[in-house]
Amino acid sequence: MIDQFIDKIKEDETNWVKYKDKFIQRDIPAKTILLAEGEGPTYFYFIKKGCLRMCFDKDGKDITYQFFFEGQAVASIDSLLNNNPSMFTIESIEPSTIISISKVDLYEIHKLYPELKEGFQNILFQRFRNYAQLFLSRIKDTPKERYDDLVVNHPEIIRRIPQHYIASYLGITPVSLSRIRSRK
Amino acid sequence: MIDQFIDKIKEDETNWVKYKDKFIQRDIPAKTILLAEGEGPTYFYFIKKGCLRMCFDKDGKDITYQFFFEGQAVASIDSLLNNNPSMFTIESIEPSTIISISKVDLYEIHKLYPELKEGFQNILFQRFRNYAQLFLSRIKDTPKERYDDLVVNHPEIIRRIPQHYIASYLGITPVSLSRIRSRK
DNA sequence: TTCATTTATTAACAATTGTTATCTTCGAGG
DNA sequence: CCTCGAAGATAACAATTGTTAATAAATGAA
Repeated sequence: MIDQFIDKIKEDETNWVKYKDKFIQRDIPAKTILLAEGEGPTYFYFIKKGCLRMCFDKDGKDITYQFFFEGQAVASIDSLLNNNPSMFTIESIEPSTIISISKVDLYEIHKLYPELKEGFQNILFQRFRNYAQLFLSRIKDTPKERYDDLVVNHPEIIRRIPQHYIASYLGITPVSLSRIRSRK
Repeated sequence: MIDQFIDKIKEDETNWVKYKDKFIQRDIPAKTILLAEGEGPTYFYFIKKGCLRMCFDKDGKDITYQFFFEGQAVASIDSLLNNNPSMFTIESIEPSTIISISKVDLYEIHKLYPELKEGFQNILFQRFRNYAQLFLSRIKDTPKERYDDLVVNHPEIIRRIPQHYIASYLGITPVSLSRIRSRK
């Protein structure tokens, strides 16, 4: 997605010269906080390599809301749309390569390329649809069923994400997840 | 929303003559199924009076996914967007007055009035945002907290909806909800 | 009104999860 | 290579929820 984005801009040499520096690529170690709860949001992130998680603090407990992997775009959507401080923290899990672009710059590019904006809104829409799916899963499935679903449909999460993050993502404690796994 | 819709069409006498019969208003008793799981979806529903619920069957158990009241538009969104059979049943809870319009007719009107289509897509977007909110609530709140939230922020649900529907909406059994209430 | 059905409460027991704590293992960094 | 901290497993007990069943209350229809 980000490549398609950049390719589009490269088509016009003038625009490319103007905007290429707006895309900041950097390598970060694991456990690096890109956006802290209560901040910004000022940036969009695209994951070149590695993975991130979105999380928040609930009564002193760290709760993971979502995972992101290579090729995905990450932003605190709700705060972005409403210009609120972010409800979430965005943090790296593995050492990762991240491309960031500021909200302002992204919007400028959207003005130049309305077709990119459309694709972008589509990402938002898909994201919300995904939330609806997850919501449904919370309603109809038990923690065990949700874990089994991850094993089948999202093995990369099982393989790459520390278990205590997965536990809070599933809505249970690490102890409970460990028990579910041993019960097989 | 539906009134605004109809008013718009009334502005043009020709269109009004053509489309007024497409809006079918009818009174239905409680527990009337408008759309059954696995069907359609062919229609959009607008609630003039009364309330509906969206539900589905999970291993023989009836689970309520969402409630709708006067003024709201109701449709099985996901099956609509993908032309799949509906995952949900739509059923009246109170005796209600419903205006329905077929998907085909609605899309025709959207072609005539793009501005109405935009408002319509906004409804979809808001709906998905609402799901994201509910998803978050499932992650961070206990059943008791979710119930207390309903009491404060959606008293109409507490007042008008039978308790066992609320229970499955909260993700618990009627017995458990009864206990939560008595624990106060 | 009366009767039948639905809805809500309560109880008893099983199953699951949360909480706290201990122990082991593994890996990163010195 | 070693040390220290993080991550996962396990245990013991408390709290919550699910399940089943019996009962009471409320609702609707004849």
